[in-house]
Amino acid sequence: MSNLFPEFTNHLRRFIKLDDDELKAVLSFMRPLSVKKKSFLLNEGQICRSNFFTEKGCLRMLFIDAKGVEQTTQFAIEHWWLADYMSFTNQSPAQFSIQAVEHSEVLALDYDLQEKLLAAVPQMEQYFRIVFQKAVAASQLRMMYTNDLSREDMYRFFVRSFPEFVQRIPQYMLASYLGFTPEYLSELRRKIA
Amino acid sequence: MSNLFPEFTNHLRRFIKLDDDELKAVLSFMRPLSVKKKSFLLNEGQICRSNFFTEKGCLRMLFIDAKGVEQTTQFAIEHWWLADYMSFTNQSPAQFSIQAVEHSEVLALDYDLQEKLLAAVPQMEQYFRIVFQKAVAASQLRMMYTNDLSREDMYRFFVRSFPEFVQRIPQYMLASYLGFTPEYLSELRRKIA
DNA sequence: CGCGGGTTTGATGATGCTCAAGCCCGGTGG
DNA sequence: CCACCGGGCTTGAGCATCATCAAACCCGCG
Repeated sequence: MSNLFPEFTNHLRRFIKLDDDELKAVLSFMRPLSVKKKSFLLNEGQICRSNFFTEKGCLRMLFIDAKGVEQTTQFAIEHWWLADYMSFTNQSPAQFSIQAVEHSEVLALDYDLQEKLLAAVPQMEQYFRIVFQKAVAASQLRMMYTNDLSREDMYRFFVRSFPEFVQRIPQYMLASYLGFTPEYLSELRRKIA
Repeated sequence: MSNLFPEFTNHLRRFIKLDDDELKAVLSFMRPLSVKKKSFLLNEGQICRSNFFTEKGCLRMLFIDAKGVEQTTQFAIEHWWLADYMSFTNQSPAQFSIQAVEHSEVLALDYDLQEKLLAAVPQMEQYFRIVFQKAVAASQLRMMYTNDLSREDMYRFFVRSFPEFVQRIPQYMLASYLGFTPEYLSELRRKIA
């Protein structure tokens, strides 16, 4: 059981206590997906029907800005959850798309199964409370960094914080995540090297 | 009971079912505070010991940037929760301060009481899960707006979205919340009027 | 009445964007 | 196996946006 989806199982057990039956029950609600590089799990305009857990690989959330340019707002690597939570919560059309950055193994928790899961295994209410609380904490910090640091310092900071991850993604995704153009990122790289 | 803290009571009942005894139990964990304009509920460097619910008035979260300038990252008006969630979750020193923008009535839920509350009234686990899920949804949207809109459009958008709220706060707070200088905000106002 | 925090004004200049062109490299089809 | 194609990265010139700094002003509060 525990080696079926090791990242997810570990993540669960990091935050809540579950016996083997409960774990088995939880996993029975999760829908495993193999998604290949560049394929989409959600398209803008659709309803976000699932909350996605990245077991392996990397997802990103993006939208098309007023000028028609892709803007990446989040990445989800191993053991992160990702969804357009406005769309997911209200089952309304999504403003974002979700795409696999690389080949990924994902666990999808569908909206209409979530309430059954929460009823079947009440600890999951606590699990998600903790997951979301941490997500809010992270977004508060991110907000601080984006206000405090210049574009150049943002880049330096990101590279120092996630040196291995920078290798995994194309520059244009990182540029839009950090809030600037690929041209400017290219200029920064030259300047720094 | 229900008219003691009407905003909080309504908010609870909007998301979970509680009978009168449970409501009473919940309220017994909340510490009411009357805070006057400009006083601080949390100072950078301290540990954030409480999660704050705004019953009446307005709080803001802020930090001092590298140049020594105050930057506002969030407001919490009636029926919003606010805390430095990194500090609160880990009981580690806060990066942010929290200040009353105007005279406010606040309910504080202390860190060490929260677990007792969650044990006493398990529905509260669900309540906070929903509250945090909505907070994540809001921050995803905010991220989209800040990437998509120019500073000028940000300002227009904010004023159109919260016309009454703009009246309640000084310009310099709004400027830093929107990510620009008071001087530039002043210029924008003149230009638009 | 005077003080001081907050807002306005304007000049100057840096940061980072736009646009256009060229280049590099990996994948695909002939 | 090679040639080509195209996506992504680089380069550079010109420019817009918005910050900085300094000064004056306004007005609410003590």
